[in-house]
Formats: sequence, C-alpha cells, structure tokens
Amino acid sequence: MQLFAENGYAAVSMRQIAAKVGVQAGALYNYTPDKQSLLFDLLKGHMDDLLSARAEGRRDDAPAKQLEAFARFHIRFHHARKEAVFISYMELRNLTPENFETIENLRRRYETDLSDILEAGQKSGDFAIDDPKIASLAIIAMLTGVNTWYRDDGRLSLDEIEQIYWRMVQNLVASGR
Amino acid sequence: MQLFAENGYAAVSMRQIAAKVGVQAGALYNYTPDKQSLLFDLLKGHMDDLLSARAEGRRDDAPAKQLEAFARFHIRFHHARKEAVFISYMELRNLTPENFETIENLRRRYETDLSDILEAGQKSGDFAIDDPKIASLAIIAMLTGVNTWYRDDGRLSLDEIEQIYWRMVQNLVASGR
DNA sequence: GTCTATATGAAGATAGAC
DNA sequence: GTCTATCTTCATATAGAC
Repeated sequence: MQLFAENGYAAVSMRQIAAKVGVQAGALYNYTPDKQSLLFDLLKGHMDDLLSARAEGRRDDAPAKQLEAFARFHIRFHHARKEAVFISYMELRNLTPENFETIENLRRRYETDLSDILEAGQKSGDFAIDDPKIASLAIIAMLTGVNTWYRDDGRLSLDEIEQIYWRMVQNLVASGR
Repeated sequence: MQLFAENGYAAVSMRQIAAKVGVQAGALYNYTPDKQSLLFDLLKGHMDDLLSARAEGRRDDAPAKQLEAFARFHIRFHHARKEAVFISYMELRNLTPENFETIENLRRRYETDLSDILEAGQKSGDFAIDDPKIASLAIIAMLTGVNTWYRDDGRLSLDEIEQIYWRMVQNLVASGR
C-alpha cells in the first residue's frame, strides 16, 4: 500500500515489494498469483473496511444528526487511511474490468448511504437541496479533499478541521433556513 | 497527455508516445531531453493556461459576483481539460523536487485567487465563513470532483450541473442570511 | 529531423533445489 | 515457504547513417 501510494502501481516492482516485507521476489508468488491481484486485494480490503466501519456508526436518527455523523466519520476514516484512499482513486484503471466493477459497486454503495440521508432530509424539509445525488458527490469530494493538503504540523488540528468542515456541510444543505 | 491520463506516467513508454504521434521512439528526443521533462512541460503548460484563462475572466466586482464567476469558470475549464487535470493531481510525485515546486506555486496562486475573494466577502459581511483558506480548498475540491463522475450521456447537462453547484457554493458561504 | 540498430538495465513471472 | 537462477520481454536512452 505504501509503495503503491508513493510511487504508483506501475512504477513499483515486485522486487521492491519483496524487499519491503523482507523476502525475495519469487516468494511473493506464494501469496498472490500476480501483481494485479495484489492491487485488487488491497483496494477490496479498503472498501470492505470503509463500509463496515461506516455501518457500525450508523444510527436511525434525524437527518441532520445522521449527516453530521457521516461527515465526521468520513474525515476521520479517510485521514487514517491516506495511502489506501489515494490509490483507490488513482489506480482504478489498473484493474481488470470485472475487478473494477466490484470496487465501483462498493463505492457506489457508500455514496448511496449519503445520498439516502440527503434525500430523507430533503423530504422532511430539513435540507434545502436541488439534487441529493449530486450533493452527496459534492460533499464527499469536498471532505476527501482534506487529504490532499492536511499536514500534521499545519495551522489547524484535525478536530478544528472537522468542525469547520461540518459547518460548511451544514451550510451547503441549507439546514436552518 | 491522453496516454499519461489513461495509463499513468510510469506505465507509458516512449515507444507508445512515438507511435501515437507517428514517429519512432528515437525521434522524440529531438523534442524533449527525457520523459520527465515531457511530463513537466505538459503540467506547466496546463497551469499557465489555467491561470491566464482565469485572469481574463476576473472583474472587480462584488464578492458574490466574483465567487459566481470563479465557480462557473472552474467547472467549465476543468471539464474541458479532464486529462490535464487528472495528471496534474496524480503525477506530481513523478516530478523532480524543483519541478514540483514550480507547479505547486502555480497551483497555490490559483487557490489564493479564490481565498482572496472569500476573505473580501468575509470582511464585507457578504459571506459567513470560518476560514477563507479552508473554504477555498473545500470549494475547489468540490468543483473539481465533477470530473470524476460526469458523463456526456448522463442525467444532467453541464449547464444544469453548473447551476446546481453554484447554488451549493452559495449556500456553503452562507451568503444571503 | 527521422530512421534503424543497439547498449544497458530492469521488469514480471517461473523452475527447481532445499 | 523461501531461496537462487533464469526465461522472456520491454524499458529509456544513445549512436550514427541518411
């Protein structure tokens, strides 16, 4: 995961991977049939982790509460898995079509989780949004974007950032008008 | 640009590039000293185009008007240059440190353009935001995200998408409260 | 300015000993 | 289950003819 994130899938050799885990290149083939399967297993594992972690935090709550839980969860989880998040976005094209399909379905399930919350809030009148599906993609992109600039020694703590983003999400769905 | 976007910098060979433009691999070295310079020139050209296109559309207007112009410009421009946008985000790590520095400075200049607008609107009371810098990064991530899912044959036209996003941006900065 | 040919190195994957 | 050795292919880059 580290090597793929730092150098890109195509640029990482099986020899480098072997060196990182302390074996020779040939030995890797006892664990994976080929390099491509290795990538797929990493991405699949990441998506499974994401969905099950999210499922644990889900409550049957008011839309605004659910949205807050989602936003805070998303920032925390994606911050803790930078490498996996990066390669999940970047290396999709290196998957075979069927492997790609699998990952995309899991991703869609995560997005639907959010758009369902937004749709419920739209119907209840808690949120004033034009399009729950588009809004969910916009919110996810915005939240995931933290990963591209956040530094541990930066101006703001992750707690502060989480708070600022949650307020922006609240505004975005225009709750409270 | 197309090849890098589709396959990733490391996975594209000089032979493939040569074939795409109709020459043999050796002939490419009359145009670029090496593969790395080729990548840098593409990214540099993209950032220069972005900044000069943006500069053309800038007006000395009310903050809300300026924000609208920025948001609409961003969606349009990035939609028209998907390949360049994708590799600008993905292939930064394949640049030498000084080439990376150059691109990052140009990117920061673009981000500052937006955060200046947000800061002006914050001071004038037009916008209610916590942190102009963070808000600018959030808005840019959100708008750029359109590229990851937009399809020409999708449910919504780019005009409609532009409109929906502009309304979300308006809400996000809480103008009109 | 393009070509063919090539130098040099490294890639993914496999074979077979231990 | 790991090792060394190797097959085969392809990479970037260069040399020198035309």
